[in-house]
Amino acid sequence: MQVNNIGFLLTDIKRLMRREYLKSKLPMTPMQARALVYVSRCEGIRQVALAEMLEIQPITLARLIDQLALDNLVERRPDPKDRRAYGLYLTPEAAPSLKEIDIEIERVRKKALQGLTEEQVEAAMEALTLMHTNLSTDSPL
Amino acid sequence: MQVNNIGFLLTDIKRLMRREYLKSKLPMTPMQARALVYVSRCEGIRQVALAEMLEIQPITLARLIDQLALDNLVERRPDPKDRRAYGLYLTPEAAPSLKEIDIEIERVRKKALQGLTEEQVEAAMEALTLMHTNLSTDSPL
DNA sequence: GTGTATAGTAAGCAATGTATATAATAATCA
DNA sequence: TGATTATTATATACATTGCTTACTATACAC
Repeated sequence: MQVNNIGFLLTDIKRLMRREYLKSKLPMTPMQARALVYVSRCEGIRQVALAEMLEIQPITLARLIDQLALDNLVERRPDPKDRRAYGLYLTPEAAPSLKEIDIEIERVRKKALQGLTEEQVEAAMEALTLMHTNLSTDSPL
Repeated sequence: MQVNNIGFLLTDIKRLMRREYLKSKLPMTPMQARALVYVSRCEGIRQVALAEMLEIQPITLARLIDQLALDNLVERRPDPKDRRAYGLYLTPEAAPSLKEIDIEIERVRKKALQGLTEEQVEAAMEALTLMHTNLSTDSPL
């Protein structure tokens, strides 16, 4: 029941990073920005696949894509081989937004990691990646 | 613009830990549980002070306390020296809940940290604590 | 062909957080 | 003292992220 709990710490950092991001006044929310980044890395991906990558429900992703489509940053193109499915593609307008997001992510990252050595960052990433894996698997415990 | 971003990773882990916690079917939400734990560690604390510890707005905390008070786990006692303020205290009924929360936190922690060495956990805690400090201070950058 | 699985969406809701405003009280200072 | 300012808690209204459940349309498998 210590207050210096790793879950509490993670929760706080996540909130603080979001707060920091919001100072940027970028028009897209953090998760929208993230979805946009992922689309740019996997153009043509289907919504189910992207939802799985982000580990959120398809409907949750659908809403993010709705917004990005409304803002004319992402386009749903019908899949020629499966009439149920869409491929997600960037619009030409997406490029500047992606650049701004990139800069903003880097700014927040720098602020968060100020004063940490490269080794410390590496160690943290390694530990966090393991935690992610542990929590993703549906083992008991 | 890498997808293996520390912010993304933190976001995911936090979501996965929440999901894991929710499997417990404990009647209080994660933040309610956390607030209860903090009250147990600082009985008599005022709401502003607790909100500051949790780094959330006073109104956000007020709602958490409302719920805990409704569930008869926390009591607002008028501060004898300041008629605007309340001290937060556990009710007698809180003890069993705290025990359950403790067990649940430990379960999630174990699942998340499975396979990590003590050194890895230490390193992660150290890095995360530094990040927390960096993000809490209102420096520019 | 019939039954089952999959892709996407709709509706409705919950948790967490915010900004802004207000009431009551306390503290400061002229 | 009395006026101004600050602090404590709360009300209202809202946004974001996430969920469950249910539905339509299409694909696949037997």
